[in-house]
Amino acid sequence: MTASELDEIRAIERKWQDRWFHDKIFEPKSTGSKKYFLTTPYPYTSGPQHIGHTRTYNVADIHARFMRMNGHNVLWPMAWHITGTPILAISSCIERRENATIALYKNYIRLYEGDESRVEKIVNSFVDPWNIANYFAAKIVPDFQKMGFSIDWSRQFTTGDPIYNQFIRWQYGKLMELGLIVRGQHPVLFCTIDQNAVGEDDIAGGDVEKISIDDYVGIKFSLGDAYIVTATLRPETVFAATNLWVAPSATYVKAYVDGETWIISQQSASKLRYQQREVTIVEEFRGTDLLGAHCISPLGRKMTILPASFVDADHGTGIVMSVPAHAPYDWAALNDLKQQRDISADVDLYHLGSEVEAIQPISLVKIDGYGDFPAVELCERYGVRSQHDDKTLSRITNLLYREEFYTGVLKQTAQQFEGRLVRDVKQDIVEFLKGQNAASTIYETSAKGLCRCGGSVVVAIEPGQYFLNYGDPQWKEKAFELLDQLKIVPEAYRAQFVQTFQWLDQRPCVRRRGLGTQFPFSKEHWIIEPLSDSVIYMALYTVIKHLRECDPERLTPASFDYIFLGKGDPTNVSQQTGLSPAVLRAARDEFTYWYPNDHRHTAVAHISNHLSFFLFHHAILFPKTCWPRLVTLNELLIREGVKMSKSKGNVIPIATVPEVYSADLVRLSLVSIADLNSTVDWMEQEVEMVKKRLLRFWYSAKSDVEAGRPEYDEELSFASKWILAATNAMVSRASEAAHQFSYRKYVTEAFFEQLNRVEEYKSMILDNDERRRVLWDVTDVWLRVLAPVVPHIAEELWERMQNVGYISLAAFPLYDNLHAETLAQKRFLDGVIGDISNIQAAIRRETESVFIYLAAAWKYQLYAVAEGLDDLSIKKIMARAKENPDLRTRLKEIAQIAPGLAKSFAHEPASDSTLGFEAESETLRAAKEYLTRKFRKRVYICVENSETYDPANRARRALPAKPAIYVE
RNA sequence: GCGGAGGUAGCCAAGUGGUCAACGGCGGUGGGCUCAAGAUCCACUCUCACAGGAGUUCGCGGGUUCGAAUCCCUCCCUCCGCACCA
Repeated sequence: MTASELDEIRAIERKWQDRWFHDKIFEPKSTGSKKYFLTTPYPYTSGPQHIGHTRTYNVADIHARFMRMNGHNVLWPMAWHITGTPILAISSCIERRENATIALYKNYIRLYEGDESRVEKIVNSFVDPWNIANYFAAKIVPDFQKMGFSIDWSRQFTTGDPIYNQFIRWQYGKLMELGLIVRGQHPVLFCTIDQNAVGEDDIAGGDVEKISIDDYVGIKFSLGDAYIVTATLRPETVFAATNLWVAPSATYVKAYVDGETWIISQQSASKLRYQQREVTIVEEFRGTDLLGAHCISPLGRKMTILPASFVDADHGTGIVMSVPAHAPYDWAALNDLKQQRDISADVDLYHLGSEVEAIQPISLVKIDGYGDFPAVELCERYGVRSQHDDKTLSRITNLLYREEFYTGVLKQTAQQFEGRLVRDVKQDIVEFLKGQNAASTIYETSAKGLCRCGGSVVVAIEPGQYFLNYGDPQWKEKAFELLDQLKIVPEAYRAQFVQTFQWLDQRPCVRRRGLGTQFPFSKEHWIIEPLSDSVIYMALYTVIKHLRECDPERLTPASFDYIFLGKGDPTNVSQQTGLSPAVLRAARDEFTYWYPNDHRHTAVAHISNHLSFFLFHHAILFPKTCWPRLVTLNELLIREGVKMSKSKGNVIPIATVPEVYSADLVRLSLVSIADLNSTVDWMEQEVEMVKKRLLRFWYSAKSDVEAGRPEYDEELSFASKWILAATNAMVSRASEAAHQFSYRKYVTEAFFEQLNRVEEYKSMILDNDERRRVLWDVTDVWLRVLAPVVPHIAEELWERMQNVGYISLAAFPLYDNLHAETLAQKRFLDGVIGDISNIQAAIRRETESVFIYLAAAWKYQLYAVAEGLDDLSIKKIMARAKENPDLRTRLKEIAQIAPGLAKSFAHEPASDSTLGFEAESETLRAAKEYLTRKFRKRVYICVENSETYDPANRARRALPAKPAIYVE
């Protein structure tokens, strides 16, 4: 956008941002009756904020400003989230001099620093993760200021501050007392080099392809004195297994695993060590050495071990149970073998030929639309040629697995499990096999991954993991109670909360690594993880100013018990903690003033985690009076149809907004493009359109303001009465929209449509003094409605109108409902104008006069009569007409009008559609001059009667609210 | 599969029982302005009429109703969430 035309607006934005900041106008005092405590997520400080994040804050800011102008004492504070591993991961990438990361971060830093040597210096300082956290926390402040956000900056903290650590320890102490923290085993992703748990950010490409943990079932087949162990996600298929597959060229081992002898791949043996298993390798051999051996399945069936090249020794146990009827890979491999395909030179199969020939698929699962052997059908349908058709095979494997899991029913082959749904019976079969010591849980990653340090990512069992027990019935009950009284906008998202609340169960709450708060009940290194330390911090905002005066060491649980829960009294607590009673009392007072959190606004993506935890923790830790009142949500933002992401390089950092767009332009665009419950697609073309409108508004309003405010005492013309009435109605509709968080509607009403209306008014009005005076009054109201959305432009014009004080702090305009008649007159006039235009367009020839015929008096009488009827049948109308002396004589004409009348009154109440003869006549007379100018024709206003000039016999078409028209 | 959201003219998108042939925008066509382009303004943009009219439309198919884009049912399709990731 080459937008030098925006330069003036940009300068205005800087001016007002500086003034707001300098005068600290968004730092409320804790006094006054109508407090409004609004919170939004604290940003994670691993990089600059972009326009996607901004959507959420933008909605919050507009609402904060709206509430402020409506007399609320609004507090909207901000802090910084630094907990967790991402910042740590970036830091170690920079320490390792990884070029991609260094380049990315240099670009981030260049958003704020002009001097290349400084950029270099700063990026080098990032080897210390704290420098990353602090640098970006410091830069997001000016970023948000560049958007004009009305944030109270006096309450900042980070989640790594000693005060915060003490606060979180208090929280976890409470949870521990309540018995909501439990300990147990837990599988985690783990790096073999770092010897540590890894998160998404530690895995190379982890943000693109997510790696998860799968629970495989190891099924033991007897082979002499040992078990040959296959790993599968589908244990039920053991009933249809026909043989086993191994990778001939891979290395396998015989090993003692927890006291048993297992045959598994070498890689599997080393991975099992991470899963709390005792593994001692006895001997190593190649896959070929296993070929042709016969083992016994847990069901007592004898099976041959055969070669298959699709088998990956580094996945599961490196041994696969073959189920050709239901697993496409197995069928393809079996086929290859039968056709003597894909057999490497060192595999000698000639003596197995007859055994291979004899293997036939065994049917186990019945699904609709398939015969006995779905895998065979799918391989044929998709033209699978061999087990090397990896793409097709993995696709149809997924397809079939899903289908069989959710809808499949077991056949007789499954013996005692016959007739049951696969998804229901799966666990029972695992238990059944475990009962015979024929199965064992083995964890595996869903995909191969490398840690950024180069180590491979495996699954490890963490034996002493702490969990928050969201499954606790009492906790859940409380949480549901809170949810029941919580207001949610858009309300449609409530179901997702209910769903999340239902399935929330035990959740790990600490991790081995990361920045944050040390878990207080363990001497081991456990850090409370980011989603667990960010659920009640809203409370901290209210008291942070007082706590800063304290020695963090003294902020013991007893002090927080008093401040947040009112336990004890200041004197006592002061003696216990060494904090001054005055500070304690002040903190307690401020907390009770601001809490509860009246309104939390965030993105929909947070429902299933952060928001639910936020509600759970408030429900159990705080009394009902401190429970959150309202949660509002918005969907995400994409750009030109695609998701914004670092890797795609299509993010728009806020820092570039003042050069590329302008704050008010971005603010207006973000809300005008989509409602809260739909995705914003940031399209340059759309923004360009908004920009044009914004500039049109700016130039027009600026000149209206410059024109000044003349005294004007004359009777106002119809046009003026209308624009004042319409502006009043606009305020009412905008206000209603804001209360429903329909800010798209708000800007449609208050910006786009009002702009058109004002322009229309300018074309209607002639008298210069009247016009200037009315526009001045309209602008005064209009600016105050626009101020929440485009505050900078509004402030500037407000100042130019000689107002004292900030428009940001001015009162939202009042409105009334007294102008229905004027608005109805305008609708009537628009109808007439529409009709004239239609006719003129239809006849396509030059004309110089337009005749407008108001309906004859008796027609208005007829409408008045009809208005009184409940049942608008033609018959009824005719009957009434007969009773009326004035109408009785015109029954023939009435019979022609009646059907249309009945129809039109069925659409809307009669009183809305008819002004009456006097008002219509007055409206047309008042607008005559305007019509003349608009159509560049002579305009004659006539009444339907025998004397009037009516060469085309049009006048008889006239009806109330719809005059007849003739042009010539 | 479960839970949620949704399918509206060439595209994006508003509308959730009657003022709906359906707001708005983009794109397109014609015109004004201009030496010209850009910007801007006006008109048109489902089909047929060409004196304000008629017909057929809102994923498919049924139903309720005087009346359905809007309510109910069957089906088809798309997107989001389903956990330890902020």
